[in-house]
Amino acid sequence: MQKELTAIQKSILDFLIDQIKGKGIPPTLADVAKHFGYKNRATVQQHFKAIEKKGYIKKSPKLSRGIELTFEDKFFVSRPVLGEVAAGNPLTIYPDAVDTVQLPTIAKMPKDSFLLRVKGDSLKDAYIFSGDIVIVNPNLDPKNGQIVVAIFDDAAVVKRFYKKRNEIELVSENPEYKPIVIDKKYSSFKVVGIVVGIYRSMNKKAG
Amino acid sequence: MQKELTAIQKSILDFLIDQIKGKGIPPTLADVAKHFGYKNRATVQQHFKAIEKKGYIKKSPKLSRGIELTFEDKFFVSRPVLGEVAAGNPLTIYPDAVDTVQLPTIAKMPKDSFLLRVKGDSLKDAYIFSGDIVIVNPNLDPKNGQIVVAIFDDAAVVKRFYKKRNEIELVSENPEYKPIVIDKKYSSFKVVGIVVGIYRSMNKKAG
DNA sequence: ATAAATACCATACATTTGTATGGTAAATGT
DNA sequence: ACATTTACCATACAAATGTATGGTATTTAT
Repeated sequence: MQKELTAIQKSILDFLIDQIKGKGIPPTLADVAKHFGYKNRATVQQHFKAIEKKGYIKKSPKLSRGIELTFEDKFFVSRPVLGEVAAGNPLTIYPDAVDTVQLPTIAKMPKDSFLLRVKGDSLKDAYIFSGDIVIVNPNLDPKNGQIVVAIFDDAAVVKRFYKKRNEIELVSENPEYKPIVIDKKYSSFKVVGIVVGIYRSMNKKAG
Repeated sequence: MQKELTAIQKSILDFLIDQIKGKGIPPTLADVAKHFGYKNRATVQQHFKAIEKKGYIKKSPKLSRGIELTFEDKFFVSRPVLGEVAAGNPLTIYPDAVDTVQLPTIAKMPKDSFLLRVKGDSLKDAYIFSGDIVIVNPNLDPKNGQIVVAIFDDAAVVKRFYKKRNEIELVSENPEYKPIVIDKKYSSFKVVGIVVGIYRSMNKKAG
């Protein structure tokens, strides 16, 4: 369907994505020209035309910054989903798997919150299912019973958090999965954040 | 910290949020003026100045559409919940907004959609539970198997929709509730909209 | 009672912005 | 080999845009 972009067109599209996702507003022709060192807006103008022709963006004529990403709608829109996280067995977070958009690692993200897509069904009884998007706030201290995202050994899980004397227990609601017990001294373990909400799109399942 | 906005300033800020979150790009002065019926961009200009002074937005001088929201984490938008709707037995929709929720912006609520809070557990098997917020789009035609909000006799339900010869069947996933069968000629029945997504806050339950 | 803030209007102006047109050179396709 | 696409340049222009300034009337503080 969609033709391949040339390397330069790709880099311009990447810049567009970066600006729209990161800065919040699309750049002007002049912005792009400046960024790539073009002495002329017309150059950018023609690149836009080419990229639009290949179906990657949509321009609103005469409208300043009137650039929309067309492929974006297939995914979850305004914010990038950082990766997938297991509710059952641990699963590696792979940043680029979920969204075509850049690769923000957790470290790079804004302090506020980020999104992860849940895989696995160990939280079935907490009403969180595979495919759901969980909204994670990394700036809250976990309390017993809360659902948290935790990383250990470069894998991530979503489970209920219980702090005990010398250890931390991560419990699934699903009895098929046994609790994970972590000694407090175990250094490669870290609570990434607390799940503050979930979102589920109904688009795909219906039918 | 932040001074109170006047009613008009608030409505302008709401419009800004709506545009930025919904359309993706901030409006121009002219856009705002047009929307509010102002004959002049300068009016908007002064409102922006006032809103910025109170700390709710940040403007980039000389930059078209150079408006940033300074307050919230960008993941949530405040949206009114129009009422409660039964997933089990019918329940009245309240005319006024009963509540507001912080909706995650990934939900990308179309302008024409609205929110309802679900009561009852007849959709348990569709993973929709009492207390969940459903996002309803009234401008889509229901297809068989989709979850819809329907009104009949001034009450509303959330159920799966099946169209048959001369009747429409509204089915719960929960076998405790029997399907509702409506004759097509029955006039006081209407499909309000299609459930396009659900959102659930985890704040209350955790502890 | 007086000052300040609010909520509009109008006009004017320099920039910014998108667009159109024409040109050159290299790479690519057929 | 010839046409097309790609990748830049330059100039020109109308419309969009942000900003500045000045004015009027109402509401809200002090």
